[in-house]
Amino acid sequence: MAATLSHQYHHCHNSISAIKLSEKRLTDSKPRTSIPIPSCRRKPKNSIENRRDSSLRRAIRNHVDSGQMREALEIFEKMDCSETYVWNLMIRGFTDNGLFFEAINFYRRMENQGIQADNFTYLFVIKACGASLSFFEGQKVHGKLFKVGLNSDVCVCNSLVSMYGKSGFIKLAGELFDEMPVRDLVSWNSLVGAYVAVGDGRNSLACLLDMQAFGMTPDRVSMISALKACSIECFIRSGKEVHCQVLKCGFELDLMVQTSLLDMYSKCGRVDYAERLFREISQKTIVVWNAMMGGFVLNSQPQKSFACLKKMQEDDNLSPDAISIINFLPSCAQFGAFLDGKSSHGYAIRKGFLPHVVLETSLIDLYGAFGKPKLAEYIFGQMEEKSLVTWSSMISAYVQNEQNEEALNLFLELLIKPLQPDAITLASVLPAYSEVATLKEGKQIHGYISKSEHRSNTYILNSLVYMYAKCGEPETARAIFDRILFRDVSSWNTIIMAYAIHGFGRKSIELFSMMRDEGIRPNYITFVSLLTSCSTSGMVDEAWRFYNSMKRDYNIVPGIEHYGCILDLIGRTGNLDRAKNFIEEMPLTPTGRIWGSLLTASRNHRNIELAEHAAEHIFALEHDNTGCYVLLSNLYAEAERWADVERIKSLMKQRGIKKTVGWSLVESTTSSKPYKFINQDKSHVQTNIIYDVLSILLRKIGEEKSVHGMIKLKPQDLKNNRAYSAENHSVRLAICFGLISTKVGKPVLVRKNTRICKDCHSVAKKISEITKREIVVGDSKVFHHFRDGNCSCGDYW
DNA sequence: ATAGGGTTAG
Repeated sequence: MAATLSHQYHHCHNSISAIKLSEKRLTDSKPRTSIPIPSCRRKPKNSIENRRDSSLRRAIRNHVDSGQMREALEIFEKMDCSETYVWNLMIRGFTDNGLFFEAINFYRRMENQGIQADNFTYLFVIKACGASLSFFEGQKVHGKLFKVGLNSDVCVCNSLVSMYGKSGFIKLAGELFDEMPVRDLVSWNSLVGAYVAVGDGRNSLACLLDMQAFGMTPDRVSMISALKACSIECFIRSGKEVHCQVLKCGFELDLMVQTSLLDMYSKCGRVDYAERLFREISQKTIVVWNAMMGGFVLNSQPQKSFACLKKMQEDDNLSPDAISIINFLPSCAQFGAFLDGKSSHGYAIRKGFLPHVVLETSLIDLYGAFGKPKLAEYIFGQMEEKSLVTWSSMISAYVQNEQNEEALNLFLELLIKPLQPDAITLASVLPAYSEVATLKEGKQIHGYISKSEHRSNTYILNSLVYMYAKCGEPETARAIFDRILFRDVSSWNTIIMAYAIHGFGRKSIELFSMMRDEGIRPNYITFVSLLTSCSTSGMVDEAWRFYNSMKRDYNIVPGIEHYGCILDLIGRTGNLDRAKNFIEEMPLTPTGRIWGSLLTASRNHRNIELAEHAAEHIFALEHDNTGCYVLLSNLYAEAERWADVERIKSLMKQRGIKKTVGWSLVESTTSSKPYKFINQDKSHVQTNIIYDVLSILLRKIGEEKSVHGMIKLKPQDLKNNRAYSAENHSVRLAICFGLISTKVGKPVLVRKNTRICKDCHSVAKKISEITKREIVVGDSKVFHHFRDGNCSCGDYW
């Protein structure tokens, strides 16, 4: 706002030329095909040469106007021309046809050859600079203008304002505008557009008001920019005001204005208004169809988007272009129509739309959403040109498909590229850090964010809070939470959840009351976090209290997640009948997660029959639920029902289900990357020492088994024992390595991708006792803080 | 003879 109001607006009364110009532009049809008049007789050229040149000029112009730049260039090179007009023609041609760098190069060549540039030359080249975001080149041209005395030309200045806006230098655009000796309507529109270009809809609209205060009447271009400003800010009220102005000025039949109105309404969430406008547009171009399709996608109406794609071909005989496909693809994901997505990809290939950065990026999104990270990766790998959005999309595709390490590696690769991660990139990668990073790596990304411009972005800080909790430092999570400038409801939900996963239930409840004291209204997620906390901390009474309160006091209907937490708690008490009844009486259809809760409870209370019942339900819903197979098979193993164990095993084999490889991560002293141990891991360079430490500790604890004993077992015993023996489980190896590679007094931090087993849990407790070290193990559900022989989870997890 | 600002895209 301040930037606009600071403008000095001198000479604004001088608007006669502006009115003329805007009137002229209202009938906006350029006589592009008019025959060029031969240039006035100049130098000693004979008439034959003159005639020849003029026909060549005409040929160039025809090629330029029909987009055949190669042909135009061919003629140009043959005629060896020193006429400014022809050079201008070429530069304009390149710019109009999207060949911005060629345009800039041509201008350079012109300079080198000493050919006089004029105001037209500068206009075209500045336009090319703006479109290609070549800020430095644009600034050089700007400097040159002073030398040649064109720095006050109103057209040139207008295009400079626009160029600075497009390159993101809004301050320069504003300053230039302020300093212009003469301003017309286009100058104002350029500034309005510049604000839109940097995503500042507020100032764009403020500028629109200012221009009217200075006696300028907005024209159709002003309206189009203003509507875009409204969509950026989701200002539907302003949008409607502009709509009224459109009607008052009689622009309602202007196709571009109509399209902009349609787009504004759908971006502001009123796709119904957009649809009504759409129906009234008589001349539906591909842009109109695309905008409508985009509106349906944005407002999650994939069916209608599908219908659009069909109808644009049937009704108007238009064939979808690259933008149509870009708009259409998300609706395939929304609709779960993988085949349609894939065939759109095929269509794009057949139509020759590829390579195309935006389209390819959309395809990465598509395949990411459909659980095909390999396909996304393929597209990413073969792309010639990648934008920051491309990288963010690929990172996000990995994260969505639980390929967190790939996401981290790709992010690190991005950091050494000239592209700077933006808020979206960071928001995409942070969940990957939460899942698989160690504290050291977490601190690195935190440091990076602190130094970036995103250091006070609430959304990102919320992710950081969660990340610290998941990396094992709830205190740091809290410290960051405390320093968030603008805490939203997610900030509170996150810190409550942070304490929940560490089993600090009291803390969660404390934060919940602080949240209420600050007048933040809890939402659905808040109660998921709270109930999770009650469940991990075993606070049964509190859980019921919150459960009742959410309906009564906040009018929030409990969802499946809430029922899951309550069920966990019932299961924990061991009242399995009650748990079973609870599921039956639930008003919602039980999900795999619900049956999983019953399965865990049955396992912990050794009720094989009920476990089988739960597992049956899980398999009916998710035949590929690996955890369910493993849990069931472990249950049988504990009961020494080896035949059943074998049955489950062959079932898994038959259905092509592979056991998730369990791993434990621990920071490494020798490398910046953490070390990932798997069960029976022997790959670490310090393997011998690690196993020696483990052996000594186990002997002290009294688990009198040799850790190298596995080798001595008979093959048959090995077969039965190996998978179920906890002796060399990854978590133990990680703890031992942690003990010898971290400073005494510091806790040993280990992260696991699966639940910790009972044996390892009790071993960890004892290790914490005899080594007098705090050991923190974050498994796939909760964190275990082992200290002095006890665990924070209270031996239930 | 050529102008400047403006519609759909991740």
